[in-house]
Order: sequence, then structure tokens, then C-alpha cells
Amino acid sequence: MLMPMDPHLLRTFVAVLEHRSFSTAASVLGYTQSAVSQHIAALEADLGARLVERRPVAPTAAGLRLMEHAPALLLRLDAARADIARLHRAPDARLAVACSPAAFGPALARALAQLRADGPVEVEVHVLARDAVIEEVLTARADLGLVDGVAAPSDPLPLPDLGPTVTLAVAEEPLAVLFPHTHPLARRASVRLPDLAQAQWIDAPGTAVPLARLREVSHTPGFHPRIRHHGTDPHAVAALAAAGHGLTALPLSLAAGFPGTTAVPVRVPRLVHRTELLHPAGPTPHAARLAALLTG
Amino acid sequence: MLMPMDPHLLRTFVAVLEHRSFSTAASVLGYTQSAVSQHIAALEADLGARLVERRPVAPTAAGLRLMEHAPALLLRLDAARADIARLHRAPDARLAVACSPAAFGPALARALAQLRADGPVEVEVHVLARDAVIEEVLTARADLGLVDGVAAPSDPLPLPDLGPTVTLAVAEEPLAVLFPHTHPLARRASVRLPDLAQAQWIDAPGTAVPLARLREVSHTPGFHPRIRHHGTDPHAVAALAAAGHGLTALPLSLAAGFPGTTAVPVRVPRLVHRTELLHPAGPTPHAARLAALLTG
DNA sequence: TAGAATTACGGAGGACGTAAGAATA
DNA sequence: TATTCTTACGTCCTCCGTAATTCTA
Repeated sequence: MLMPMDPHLLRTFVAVLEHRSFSTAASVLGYTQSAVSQHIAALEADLGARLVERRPVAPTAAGLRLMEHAPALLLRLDAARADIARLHRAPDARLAVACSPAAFGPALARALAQLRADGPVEVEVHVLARDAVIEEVLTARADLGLVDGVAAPSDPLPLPDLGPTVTLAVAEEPLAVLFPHTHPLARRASVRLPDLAQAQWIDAPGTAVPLARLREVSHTPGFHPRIRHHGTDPHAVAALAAAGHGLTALPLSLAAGFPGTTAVPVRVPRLVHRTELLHPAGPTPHAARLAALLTG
Repeated sequence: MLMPMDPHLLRTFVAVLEHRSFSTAASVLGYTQSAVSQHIAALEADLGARLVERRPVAPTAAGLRLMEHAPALLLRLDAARADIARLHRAPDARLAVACSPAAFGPALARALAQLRADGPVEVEVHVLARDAVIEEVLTARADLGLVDGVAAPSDPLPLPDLGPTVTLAVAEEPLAVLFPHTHPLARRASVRLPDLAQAQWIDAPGTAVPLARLREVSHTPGFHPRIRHHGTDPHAVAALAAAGHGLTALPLSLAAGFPGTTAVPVRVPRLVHRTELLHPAGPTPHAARLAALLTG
């Protein structure tokens, strides 16, 4: 155990690299340019290494390394504060649920209906990209989160550094690939993922299964993006698929409902689309109740 | 993203709770009592909650929550610093390997022999408890780590928050329970873990499979400790087992060699004893070579 | 040469030590 | 009453803003 590395400095470091500029980072953080310059200089002096190249602003090798730690560190700092703040917060009539797009479905709707039948609750659902869901739960902006992903049957999802947060399995269902009707493989009863590695794919990491994850679980390189989608709307991604822009992987039940497309289950490798629930170590009563409803 | 929570404060917070005393924490950290008192007061003011009860010193509920974050946070801070320091460190003739007791075995010895056959290397092996191995690797005190644990076949070990550290599977072998020769179950060809939940167990979390983990993987409460062992020597634990102090779980190949005991493989649930290798994102040449030798 | 980062410098605030004051076992 | 934590207070040092300077696209 050595020395400081002040979170303030880390925060401005991250902001500088995010905005690729000292001055805009400064205005975002409410500092002067000068202060930001001093922050970076202090970090570099402390670590004994240049972290960012200037004009243009870009991370050095050491800076990239630090970027593998700093955001997680800052998030966990906020998570710690949030965990403690939760203890003294009066139990609320409000329930905020954060949810990744493919984790939102009839099961959640039903569970929420049942929750409201029990008594008056003000429910708020935020549909967000997966990392954002995790962040919302950790920082207590959401009382409960639902995330989805691909894994081997009954395996947990590989989630990053959740600290004392509780994760529970909610559902597993087949994984499907969404083809346009006209696609030669659309008539198949099932597909093998490695066979599709060289196909054209839609990169929609906020909505569908990220392509990097497909590479990982299929143990196959490939799955190259042809078009990139930013957003959290499965319909939009399905529309791209229908128009032939590329393939995308979704849970079967969700994938089955889109016009112009055919959802074909993945048979090899043996995978499932899994939904998991996240809640803090000390959940609100409503969150605990909803968790119970969702996990049966 | 809110505010500070200075790592210095977190560090003294952890030290205070570790030593259950402001004054000894102060002397350990090289502060005055007064400074420690001010640190705790500052943290409590910042978080708006009392964190430690005084006289006697003990964590409050909020303090316990913070303790779920603070050590991990401080470790990761050191890991970040170490990751960057590694970049500018000249490749060394030395190779430091950290290794949990049950992960040390003939495979490692053979791999090290092969490594030394390639050229002159100064090898250093540290046998430590599992958490300590992780800490050594993250803070670059070791170039490479080996940890062991229990998991379902081909599942990864559940390791805490490793950041960008790489983990690779090294070996899987049957899990065994070590019985004294005289034990009625010692003649069995295999055992079911849930049947042993009410037996007397040796708690040797630094050496054998921790009892909490047995509860987890067997989905059975029980596995109560009768005697506790601190240390990293499998022989000592085996001697306790031979003397009838309780049972312990070890990898079969290791468990098979102890006098006065019989190692019986675990058949239910379907589990393996797994060894995994840890190394930093930027390993030293020797570490990379050893990793290649160990993973084939 | 203009935009952008660094350096110089000064004031406000923070951090830690000394020392005196409360609190509890 | 002795030990242990807290509070008061002074000093030093750090942090950030203003402003002048240097750098580079």
C-alpha cells in the first residue's frame, strides 16, 4: 500500500480523455484550463509516466492502462457512497427499475402489475444499455436492475465488478439469430453460430448481443460489424435486419415478433439468453418484493 | 458522480477497523491519534453517517457497508499504479510466482524446470492464501499467480474484481474429501457432498477449500468448522484430518498422498478442483513463457 | 497567428501535529 | 483514574484561479 492518486485527479483524467481536450474537460468539470493542466501534471508526476499526449490529446500506453482502472474506480467510489446513503433513506413509495432492452419483456410487465396490485407504487422503468443499467443500480439511481446476456445454460453472466450487489437469475430462453425473410438460412430450424462468423452483422451493443461476446462464446473470430446502431430499441435493430443490413442475436421470444424477419434458434454452441436481476445488498421493500416476484 | 472520499481517509478507516483502535491505527500508519480521529470524523461528515462506534471501536451498519468497498478500492488503486509502473520496468532476470497451496504441484515444478532449461532465470515461489496471491499479482509483487478453487466442470473460478488481469485455466481434476483411515466412509469409492454437510469440518480457508464455498457449491447449509487452521501447509491440515479433527476438501492428486488418511472423490454434485493462472495485462517475458508452458 | 496547454504566482482552505479537554471502562 | 478518543488552535502545504508565457497546428 503506497500513496494517494486522488479521485479528483482521476476524474479529470477520465474527462480529458473522454473529450480529448483539456479545455472542454475543464468547463465540463467546472475548473479552469489551468487546473486541469495541473491535475494531469500531478498525476503524471505521481505515477512517473506521461499519461496523455497533447495536441492532439490522446492517451499514451500508460494512459490506456490507467483508463482500464479509473472509470471502474470512480464508479465504485460512487457505489460505496450510494450504499451508505441508502441505509438512511426513508423507504420510498417510488420504485425505479433499470432494464436493458432485451431484458424488458412480458415477465417484467406481469411482475410489475402484480406489484401494483399489492398496493400503491409509483413505478419508473428506464431502458438503458447494459453498462448503464449496472451503473444506475450501483449508484442507487435505480432500486433494481435487469440485465441480459448470453451464457452457457445455467452459467451466470460475466458481469464486471459489482461489489456487494446481489445477482439473481430471472430467466433463460433460447438464443436466436434474426434473419431477413429472404435470407437463405431463414428457413432453417436452427443454426450453428460458428457458421455465421463470416456473415455481415449489425453492431448494436446497447440492444442486441454485442459482437465481441458472440466471438467469445462461439470461440470463433469474425462477426464483423457492417453497420453500427446506438440506441436501446430492438425494433430499430430488427428493422435494420429486415432491410438486409446484417444479422443480430436476440432472445428467441423477442426476436420472433418482428415483421420482415425470421428468428432462428442457435443450436451450436449450446447457449442460452439469460436475464439476471441486480439489486443492492440492502434493497428497498418494493425492490425486494419485485425481485421475489421475478425469481418466483 | 459526486465528490471525494479521499483514499487516505479510506485507508485509515480500514486500519481503524482492522485494529479496533484509533491509536494503534495511528501508529501503524505513522499518524498521530488526533489525525486518525479527524480522518474518521471527516469521512463520517462526508457520508453523513456514523461509521464506527467508539469504546469499544466497532463498525456501525454503515461502516460495514463501507468495508465492503474500501479494501477493494484501495487494492485496485494499488493495482492501477502497479500496472503503470510495470510498463517502464526493465525486463528482469527474476520471476516471482505467487501460488495458493493446493495450486502448487508437480505441474508447476515441471513447467519451472522447463523454463530454467531455456536459459538462466532466478525463480522465486511464494505460497500464500488465495486472496494474498491475487493481491501479489495485482500489485506486481508477483509476475504470475496460480490460484485454485472448486467449480462446475469447465466453469471459471469466481474471482473478485481483477480488472484487466488475465485469467487462464491450467488444470481441472477431481475434488476429494480427506477422511481419517478409521472413518466409516473412508472405504467408499466416492461421496456425495450434501451427505457430509453435518459432519465435522476443518476450517482451513488458506489451504483447503473454504467451508463457505462448500456450502455454496453443494447448495446445502452446514459444513460447520470444528477447528480452525491458519497457514498454507496442506500437510498440517492433512495431519489434523488424520487425527480425526474433521474433514477437509482438496484436489484428489494432492489429497492422495497423506499418511493416516484416505482421499475419496466427490461425485455429487459434479464438481472439479480447478487451477487458474493470473497474470497482468502486460506480463514479463518469463511470465508469458511460463504461462504458455502451464496452459500447454 | 490563433487556439490550446503550461508556468508563475498569490490567496483561501485543508491537513496534520501539539496540547488541552471530555468520556468511558 | 487511566486510557482512549475529541476538540482547539497554529502552521505548513496544497489547491485552484488569474494572468502571463510557450507551444504547435
